[in-house]
This record gives sequence, structure tokens and C-alpha cells, in this order.
Amino acid sequence: MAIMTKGAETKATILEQAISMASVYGLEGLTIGQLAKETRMSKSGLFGHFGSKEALQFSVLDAVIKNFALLVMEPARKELTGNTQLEILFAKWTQWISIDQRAGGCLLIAASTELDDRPGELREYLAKQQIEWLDCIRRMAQKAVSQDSLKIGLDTRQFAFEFHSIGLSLNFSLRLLNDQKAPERAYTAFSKLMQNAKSQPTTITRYNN
Amino acid sequence: MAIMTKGAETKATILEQAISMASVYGLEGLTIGQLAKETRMSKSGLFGHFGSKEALQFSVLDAVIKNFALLVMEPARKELTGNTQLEILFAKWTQWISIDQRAGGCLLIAASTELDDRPGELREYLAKQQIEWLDCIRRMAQKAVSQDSLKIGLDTRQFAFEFHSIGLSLNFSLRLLNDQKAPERAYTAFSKLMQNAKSQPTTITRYNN
DNA sequence: TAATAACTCGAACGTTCGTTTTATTATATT
DNA sequence: AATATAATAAAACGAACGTTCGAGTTATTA
Repeated sequence: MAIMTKGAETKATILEQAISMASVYGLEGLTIGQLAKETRMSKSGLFGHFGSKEALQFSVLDAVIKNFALLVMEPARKELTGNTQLEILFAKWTQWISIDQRAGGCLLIAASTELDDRPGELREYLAKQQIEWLDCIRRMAQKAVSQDSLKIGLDTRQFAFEFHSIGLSLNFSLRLLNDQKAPERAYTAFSKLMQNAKSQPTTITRYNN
Repeated sequence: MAIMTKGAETKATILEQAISMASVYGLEGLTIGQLAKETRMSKSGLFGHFGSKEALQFSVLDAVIKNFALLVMEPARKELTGNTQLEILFAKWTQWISIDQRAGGCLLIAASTELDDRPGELREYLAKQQIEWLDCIRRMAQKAVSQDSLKIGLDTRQFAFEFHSIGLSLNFSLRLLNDQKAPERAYTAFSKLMQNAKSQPTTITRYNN
């Protein structure tokens, strides 16, 4: 890790704990007093690093968003074809969702339902990221189309909608129902989605040989 | 409405307001003080109807679950064929999710991500209902299979997983992104799901006249 | 109508919330 | 090593949290 001043170091430690806490109790359920106990700091000492609770929440959300970009989107972008990009994207995403290390599941999905009715900067920031996420899926699908891997005329926004839905269902089945077969189901759904996007519409004239 | 004692009547009024509040701020974000203000009651007067905050949360969850069964599952069950049952089920569900009247979107979906990491009776009750929900979908699909409307050997649990995923994505796109095209996308996804479940696997021998 | 039960209130309980103020210690800079 | 700055702590703030209590009021029942 890069050299950083003492303050920035403890701030990073706090943030890590805060992410865990917010993943379980939500961004609103994240409290300064509890967080101070877990990091063995005073409330005021911890508070000084952020200045307000909203700033703390923002830091948490921002850290998770950047981490998501790094661990899920970036690896996929490195792939050469749209098809493999989508495959890696899905693999990394399911991996991200399934991580048990930091309990609480995907904070972005949790925050999506937590913030969707509460106007404010937090909500806007998350919404912006989620739009970018859907757009990332869409562009990769579009690339696959232009590479003749997926059928021409494919509704790529529809594709993104369905791609995204699989992850939501995976998160739900894993977290609430503890269904161990969920990852398998998710992968099956993804395969079907790809298969459907590959097959040419029947109205298209086929040239054999 | 059925005759009820004065207490039961105000309790019902409180509950209605509580559902709205919990839909927006979550079951944990639901506070007795705020709820008392909105219903123009004293905290203690309101509190007396439930005895504890958890009991209040339970009442809210229970009321929503019963309402969901009444408005979504029951109408579908009345249909005669598995196919139409699934169609009505989906139509009623999307309707339920899209309702703007009582702001905050589907409380069951919100609660699913809110409670999934927090052990307790609330979580167990919700999980039980969600399992029942998936089972309802599964049984209707099974019925359609036995009526030769859907292909034999269909993985009905997989079908339920994907059916459910569409609603989650619809809720997400509607609430967080305000995407007006979301209902259309959801319906398209549902149509594809049904279409896929209808087509016989290619290994099956076909008898054409 | 009288007796009894059900309902509602206001006040206060101890805790925790986010935040501010004031002071002290530890780290960086010169 | 001296100085300036950053980091942490302790204490206290008003507000809100869920909850309890006792007294008063309103409904229901006899």
C-alpha cells in the first residue's frame, strides 16, 4: 500500500470496518458510536475524520463503488471480445455477490433498495453508478453484436436488464434463503440469456455455404 | 369493513400509515415517535397497541404479506390452466410492484435485502413467505407442464428463480432509476421466459403428421 | 344507568443518536 | 531539537430512540 500519513491510515482502517457494518445494517444503520467501539476509538476522534455522518456514508459508498469497478468491471474490460467480456463480467460479478468474507452481501444491491425512496446526494451518486453499470453491460453486448457473436438487432438495453436481474436474484437466494444452488441457477440463467442472444431471429434469411 | 371495536379500528389506521412509512424508510427506519406524529397520537398511546417495536414491525410485515397473498397470489390461483395462472401471477405482481399510491415500492423486496443479514423472527417470517412465493410460482409452472403447455422435464425451480428475478429488476429499474420503460422490459423478459419454457428440447423426437 | 373494561395521554426513564467544544497527545515540518 | 500541524480524547449538547407508569377519559357491557 502507498505511503500515507498516520491519519489517512487509520481512516482507511475505519472505512474497512464501516463497509462491513454498512453491508449488514445498511448505510443508515451504520452508526458512529458502534463504529467507534469496533475500531476502539472515541466517537469524536472517529468523527473528526469525516466531519458528518453523511460524509462517512458517502466515503463508504464511494469506496465500495471504486472497489466494484476494480474487481468486477476492469477485469472484464481487458478481454478482447464482447463475448468473453460478458462472460468474465458475469463470473466476477457472481463472485463479488457470493463473497462471505465481509458479511452482508453486496452493499450496492442493498443500498439500491435502501436509498431508492430517499432523495439526496447518496441516492444520486448510487443511481449514477448503477446507470454506468447497466451501460457497461450494454456496451459489451453491443461489442459482441458488432463482432457477429450476438445477433444483429439485439436489444442491448433489454439484455442488460436481464443480465442485471440474474445478479439480483442470486443475491436474494443466497442471502435470504441460503440456497446453495443459487450460483448454479444464476449461471444457468446466464447461459440461457447468451444462447437466446446468439440465435438469429427466424425471419432472417440464412445463407448456407 | 367488518364491525370492530374502537381500538381495533385505530390500530388498523396506524398500521396503514406504518406500512407506508416502512416502505420508504425500512422496517428499522420505522420509528414510533414519527409514526405517532403522523397519526396524531401520543407515543405511549400508539405503543400500547403493539407492546414493542418488534411487534409493530411484525404486524406491518404480516399485513403486507396477507395483502400480497390477496392481491397477487389469490387471483392467479383462480385461473384454470397453469399457463394463465402464470400470466395472471406475473401481471398482478408487476402491478403490485409498480403501485405509486403508497410510496416506497414493494416492502417485501426491500425487507428481503434489509433483513437478510439480521437473524431474528422477522427474518424467519419473511424467508418463510418468500419460499412460499417461489413455491407458488413453481407449482403453477408444474401444472402447466402436466397440462402439456410447458415442456416436459422443465426445471421448475429454475423457472421460479428466473421469474422472480424479473420482478426484482423491475423494482430496481422503476424505483432507483425511474426508468419508465421498465414494465415493458419486464414483460418482454417474461414472454421470453415462457417461450423458452414452451419449446421442446431439440433431442426430443418430433412426430409431424 | 352503573360498572367495568378498553383506550389514550403526559411525563419521565435510561440510552443512543450525531455533533460541538475544549484540551492533550502524537506526528511532520523546518 | 523546536515548532507547527494533525490526530485523538473526554465531556457535554439537545434531540430522538423505545419503553414504563399512573392517571384520566372514552367505550362497551351488564
